Amino acid sequence: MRTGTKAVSISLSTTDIRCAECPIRHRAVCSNCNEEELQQLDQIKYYRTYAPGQTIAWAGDELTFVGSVVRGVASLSQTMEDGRTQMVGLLLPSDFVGRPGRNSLPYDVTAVSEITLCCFRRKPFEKQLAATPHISERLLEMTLDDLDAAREWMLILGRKTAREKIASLLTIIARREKSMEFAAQGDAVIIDLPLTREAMADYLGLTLETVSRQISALKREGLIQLDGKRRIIVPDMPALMDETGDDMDGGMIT
Amino acid sequence: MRTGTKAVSISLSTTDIRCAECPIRHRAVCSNCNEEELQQLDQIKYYRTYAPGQTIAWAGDELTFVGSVVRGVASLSQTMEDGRTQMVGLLLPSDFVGRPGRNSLPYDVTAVSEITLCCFRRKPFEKQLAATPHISERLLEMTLDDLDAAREWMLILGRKTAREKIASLLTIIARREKSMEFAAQGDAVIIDLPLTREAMADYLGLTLETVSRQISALKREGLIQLDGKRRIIVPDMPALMDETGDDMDGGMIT
DNA sequence: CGCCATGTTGACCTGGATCAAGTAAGGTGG
DNA sequence: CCACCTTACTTGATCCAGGTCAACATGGCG
Repeated sequence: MRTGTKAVSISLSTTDIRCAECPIRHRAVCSNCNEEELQQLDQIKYYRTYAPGQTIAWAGDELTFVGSVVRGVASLSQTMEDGRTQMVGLLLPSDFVGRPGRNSLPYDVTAVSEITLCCFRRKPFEKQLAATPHISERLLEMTLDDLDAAREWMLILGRKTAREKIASLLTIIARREKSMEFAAQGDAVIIDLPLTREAMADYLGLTLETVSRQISALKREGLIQLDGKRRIIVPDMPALMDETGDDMDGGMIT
Repeated sequence: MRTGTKAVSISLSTTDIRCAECPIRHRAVCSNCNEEELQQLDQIKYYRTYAPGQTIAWAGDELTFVGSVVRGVASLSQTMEDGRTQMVGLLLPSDFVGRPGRNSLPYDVTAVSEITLCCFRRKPFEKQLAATPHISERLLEMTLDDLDAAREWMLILGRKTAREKIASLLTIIARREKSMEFAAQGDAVIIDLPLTREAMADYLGLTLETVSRQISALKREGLIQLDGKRRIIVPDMPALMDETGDDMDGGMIT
């Protein structure tokens, strides 16, 4: 299954960005850091950019850095010998990549779109982590959020129908892209899907044909409109959310 | 769906256990603590015991404590309005319950067997957490492990066949129960299943009938033997692991 | 003993997988 | 500017793993 990605291993060292001007400054693992702590991180950070489809790290291989997604989308996925693959994480800007304390990951990390990471060599980062509660507290919080997201995803994988899965995915992407601004009900929401049909299938535990058919069905019923292949317009977000199978009330996060 | 559990709300204050004699002392969230730190925890800890089937916390309801499983098994699960439920966590001794920084959980916590928790009221625990890197480091490590486990589980839910799911579950339980002592190949492994067929189905995203049929099939083929309903004997663990669909090589954790 | 919870097994059905043709939109080179 | 690929996507026909519905077995336990 390790095929297809013939892209040359680009890793452009992007023009350095000063932390203060960083677009993910307020959400990433460094978001609680003060000026002094940021300067320390600044000294060990560097940027890497990957082309779409390029592999950032193979499962089990050594990963010498950890870091944050600055721009673009990446996926974490697991593949069985016979090629069945399941996406287990979708990394959007500000998400953290890598595991302090381990020098490898048990899943493949792949660039979905062109992506830029703010990287730290693992050892120096671990040292900084141990010395800076602002970082470790934030990392714990982010990891707990990832765990909650993984568990919501488990319900989708284990118990939802194909249609509910698609509606759930669109809802999740919309929520993350728009940071939950669709409180303005009645307004159409535009989702720029960062995923191919195949990637959506790997996310949802479906085949790409089923994804395509369900999207067609939602379109036929007027719940969504397509603008090109990848842009989806949701005229009535609550109506789409009704199709996810979730109850809209319980589980208030306080 | 919130039916069935008519058990009276038992919460026996167990005879206090001194931390030094605690059976989960070396694996729980407190495992890195020194004597002094343990004494501080000792002052805010208390024990609670729940009967099998009893609900420890409902999704979305306030949960005033966090804690460790000392003895017994509990589950985390999510239920849809129409009753479909998916287990999203299985808590065995030493596992941590609850989420610092939030006063509710987005899933139900239910005692599977009789279970004893070592509880801390949330606020004092958070204070201790902030003051004690030994605790927060361990909690981060445990949360990262939970996240890896959740992601392995996602592959099971999304891509594995019913037979592979059952084999995976048995392998996971065996691994956790026996703490990986089955290196002694050729020896039979005895698994005392803490789960009913229905709970196994909720774990694996199957129906209980399918679970029952697959277990019968594995028995018929000699891969497992049953001793009563809940005790499973695996004469040849590697043979069972072959049925999980996992490759036995890659993903070495280093 | 009879009850109720748990588990097994059978017969049938169906949602989504599989297999197989298409279509549509870039991209490239002549 | 067009002919030709290639990659992404759509749609149809058929199949089958696992769900559903239903009957029955087993085994604690009052």
